[in-house]
Amino acid sequence: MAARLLGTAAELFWRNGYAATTTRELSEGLGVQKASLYYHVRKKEDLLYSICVNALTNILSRARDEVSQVSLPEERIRALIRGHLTAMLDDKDQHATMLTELRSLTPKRRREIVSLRDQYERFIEDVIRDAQKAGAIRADIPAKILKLGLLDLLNWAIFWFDGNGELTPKSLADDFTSLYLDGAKRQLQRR
Amino acid sequence: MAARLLGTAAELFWRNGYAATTTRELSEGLGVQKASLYYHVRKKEDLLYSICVNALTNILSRARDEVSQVSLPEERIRALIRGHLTAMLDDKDQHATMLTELRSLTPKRRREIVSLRDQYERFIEDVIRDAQKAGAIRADIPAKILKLGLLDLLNWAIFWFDGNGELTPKSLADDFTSLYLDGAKRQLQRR
DNA sequence: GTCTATAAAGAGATAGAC
DNA sequence: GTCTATCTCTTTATAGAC
Repeated sequence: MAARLLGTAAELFWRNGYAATTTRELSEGLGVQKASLYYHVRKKEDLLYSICVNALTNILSRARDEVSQVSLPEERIRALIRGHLTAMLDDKDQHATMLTELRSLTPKRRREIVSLRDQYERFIEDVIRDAQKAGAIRADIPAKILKLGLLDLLNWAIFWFDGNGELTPKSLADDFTSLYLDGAKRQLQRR
Repeated sequence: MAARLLGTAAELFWRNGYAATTTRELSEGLGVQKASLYYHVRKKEDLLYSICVNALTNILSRARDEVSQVSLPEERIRALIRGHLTAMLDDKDQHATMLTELRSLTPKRRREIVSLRDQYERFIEDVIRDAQKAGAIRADIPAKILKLGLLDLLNWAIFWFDGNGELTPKSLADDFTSLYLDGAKRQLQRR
């Protein structure tokens, strides 16, 4: 399916919501007639499904790739945050749509996407658990909560991050890495 | 407007999305006829608007209330996290709807709600900035980023927190407070 | 305050020509 | 691969009785 079609769909789905986006708006955005869409796609929902698959396979491979290049447990978490944030913010529309519109998929497809998402979350939790075992990450909070807290911190940024501002995905990754690992409290000697 | 009407609307809006929720489903959920809704409300969007006002005034007063009861800067941040999470998770449907469906409001009303939200965010940023000035919170990351990071951490929990699980809003608040203030890294001596 | 009935508009999707 | 034309269904909202 044409990348432009998915890109335009994601843009509209993210701006106006999947259900509120009409095939008319979509075709206008693409500069074609409504009916032409149905040569590429059988149903409007196919677009949402493809966007979700795209976003998740993309972020998973990007995170895996970054993490695999370093071996120290703490460095692997830094790489994970960098990979997640840059993948997500470089393609905001598709990731935001995936993150917020899952409920609009048919049950079968929703289960499929949730299972992809679970796979990604297991990967993150494993990286954190390994770091706990190595003594680099605190063990008094369960790995599951540490993973959820990390994803909370990173994912919600999609709601306010403005690609045109001064803040870049990389500088945000630096700040959030430091915040996540060291905390917000003032420390006498920062490691 | 009847609280039951808003509660049912929020439940459906959060489960299926505002645009995807029909007045038919809403009336079925309430056990009345579709037309009866329009005695209480002029447009479907009125429901969304009321839900957003409710949620924001509620969380702002709850957070203000908690924070005002303590004076140590660090304690005020702990109170803020507790107040935010308990207010949000005790009324998940309305808060989740407010957090995710702003774009479905008319421009005028959206601006109004965003301004309410800005008011709340300024309050949080002030609490953090005061703590920075008092030397309790690190100053090498701008208060604005510390605020955004905190809201990211707390708000996204609405997507996965399950009120029927073993985790309570209070225990989650404890874990997230510790994570936010002290960080995920293992520390030799925890303060 | 709720009902039955219906208006009026907009939605997703298809048929068939080019 | 895109077009014009159209079908069919669902949507929000209103009129007016009780």
